[in-house]
Amino acid sequence: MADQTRVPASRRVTINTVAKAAGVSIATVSRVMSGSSSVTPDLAARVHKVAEELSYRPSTAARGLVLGSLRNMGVILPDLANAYFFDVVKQMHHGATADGYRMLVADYSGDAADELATALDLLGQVDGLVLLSSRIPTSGLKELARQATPVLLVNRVELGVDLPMVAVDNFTPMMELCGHLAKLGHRRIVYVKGSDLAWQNRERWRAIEMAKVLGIEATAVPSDGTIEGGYDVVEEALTHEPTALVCFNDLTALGVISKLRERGLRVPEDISVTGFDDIDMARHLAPRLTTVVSPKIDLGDQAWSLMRAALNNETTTSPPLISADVVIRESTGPVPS
Amino acid sequence: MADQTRVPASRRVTINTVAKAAGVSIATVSRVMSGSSSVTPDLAARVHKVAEELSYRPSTAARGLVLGSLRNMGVILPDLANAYFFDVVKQMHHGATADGYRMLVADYSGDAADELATALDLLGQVDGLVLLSSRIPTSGLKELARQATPVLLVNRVELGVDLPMVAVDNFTPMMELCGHLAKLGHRRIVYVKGSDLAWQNRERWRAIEMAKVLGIEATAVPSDGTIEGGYDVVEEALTHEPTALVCFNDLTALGVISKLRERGLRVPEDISVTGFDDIDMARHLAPRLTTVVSPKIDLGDQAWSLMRAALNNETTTSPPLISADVVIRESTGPVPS
DNA sequence: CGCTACGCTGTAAGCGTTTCCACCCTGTAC
DNA sequence: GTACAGGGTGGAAACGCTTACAGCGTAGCG
Repeated sequence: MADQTRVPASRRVTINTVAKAAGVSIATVSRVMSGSSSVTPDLAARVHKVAEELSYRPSTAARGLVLGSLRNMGVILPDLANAYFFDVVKQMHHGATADGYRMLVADYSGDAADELATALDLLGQVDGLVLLSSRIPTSGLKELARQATPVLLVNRVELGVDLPMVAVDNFTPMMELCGHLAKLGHRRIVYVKGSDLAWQNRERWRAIEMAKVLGIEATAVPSDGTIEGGYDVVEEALTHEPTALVCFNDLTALGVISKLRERGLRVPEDISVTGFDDIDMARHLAPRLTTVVSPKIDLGDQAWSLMRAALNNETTTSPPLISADVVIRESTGPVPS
Repeated sequence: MADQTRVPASRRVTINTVAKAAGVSIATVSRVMSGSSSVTPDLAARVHKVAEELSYRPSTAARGLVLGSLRNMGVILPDLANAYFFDVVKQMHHGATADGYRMLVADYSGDAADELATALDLLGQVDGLVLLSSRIPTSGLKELARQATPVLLVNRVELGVDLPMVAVDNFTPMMELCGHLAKLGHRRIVYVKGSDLAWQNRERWRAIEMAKVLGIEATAVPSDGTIEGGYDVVEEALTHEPTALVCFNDLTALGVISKLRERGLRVPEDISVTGFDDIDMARHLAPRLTTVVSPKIDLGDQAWSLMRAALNNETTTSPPLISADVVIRESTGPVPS
């Protein structure tokens, strides 16, 4: 473990150092640095110059202490490698920046158990926390709800937890996707799952099960929402002899298609594959992916609106689910005769 | 802008609240919370219980103030959407976590001008800063070098700047890639560039220009290292009638191939395409990408070693470049006759 | 010319923690 | 029974900053 020594007092350039060097009081330096209050122009210039020379940088800790806020927003998500998350984060980032908030992103890929710990830890130094596709158990969520710091749930709906939340509708479009498949004649499909802890995975699976009314028989095989995860599960999936593979997300679909090709199976001539999310690459893959375009921009915007409201202690009515659309491209086709 | 009100003193649960509620001094509470010093077991238990009930959470700001450190590491990178960056960050994350550091990731995608500002801003609340593929001008780097906080440059080599740095060799493998292309008979290629501000782009281009000795004539067309960027520049690239398109990175290659397919051109039968980085998806695309496997694990490990050394004020000898290897897959082939 | 008023600067009081130091209390040894 | 040692606890200073408040000087007006 790295040595945790205090910064030697002699080294650190504080507001005092600057004040002394400039021959003014620390109050003046503070005023100059914040730029707000009235200070005689040439005095301000002198202070600025000295601060510059000393490369003075106000201590965020001290400033945060007295201000009661660091103007930081925390974002926690399962997997930064998934461009989908990143896109909604980026959109939130716009809003946050406009409102003067910095955004700190933490990812707990690999260990879902770390998520709550990470959240609690981060909670100490942020004004608000955004949980994307959180996998924290309900009890943990309740603990989070008790904290003074606002916590926003994105892409997870949890009844009975008093937290603002916003999510994309997963059920309806997945139902539509199944309808599309049914129309093409598919009757036996395999769902390549995401994490069981993820609300989105549960919703998508719920829709697929419901597709029984369309005459579709579905089996689920476990995976993890990554490219490799998709690649690795194909053998098992094929044992169920499906005519279509419905994947948890686009990344998984990519891995699945890769393995299928390796096995000499053509998509969609021999077997159909669908994704979910419509990340950038989806439309550029070969074959171009039939998937669900989950509105990242909208989601990001609404998420930030909710967060801002929470920061201002406004009560918000949880909005309805944001709707998503199926986009049919090349990876799905009629059942081979 | 969200209202910046101070947290009402009445609401915040501080160490004082706990001390009063437990009927002890704040010193005792502090000792109990940090768990280190000796406190009578049942007193400690009582304090813990009270703290729990009040859901007391020590102020990071206050703690950071007195400790002189928040044990935060800052990471700044150009584009989180690029899995390559993410992979090396993840690796560093392991090291950082093991050493008790939290990692805060900031991305300045879209506006390179923001990078220095972001860096300076972040500098205030971290114990160290890692710049990935930084595009900050040399002068900005020098400013960073003057700060007390250690700053590490990853994947950028800048002579004359007194900053620790570590990078993957871009020149040699790009040269090899050109050799591979030359052997296949390619003589006229187009380089689809990354940002001119990026050291890696300059290195790669330097290698390609040098490939003249192999009989390769190269032209460069501007792009931005994204999928869309690759897609959009294909028309222009084709005006130079190349037999191969060498792309700045895998993402760009994906976009390029997508557009090529749209134009009815087959890869590699009609035209060859190469990538760089070997991100996860590269080996799963159709066609599987010929690219350079840039050692993310090694890079991440070495980066953290250097950072730890810097945190401990150890002097380090900058290691040589980390070598990378060409991996030949399906996207390159002989020149069509 | 004197008084008022206003604008600029400095003093000092916190913000919530950690930790040094002093203190008290108990138990032990003489 | 008294003195001493030592562990456990509380008091208080310090970390660097912001800001209310006070104080000073100057300019304008009567």
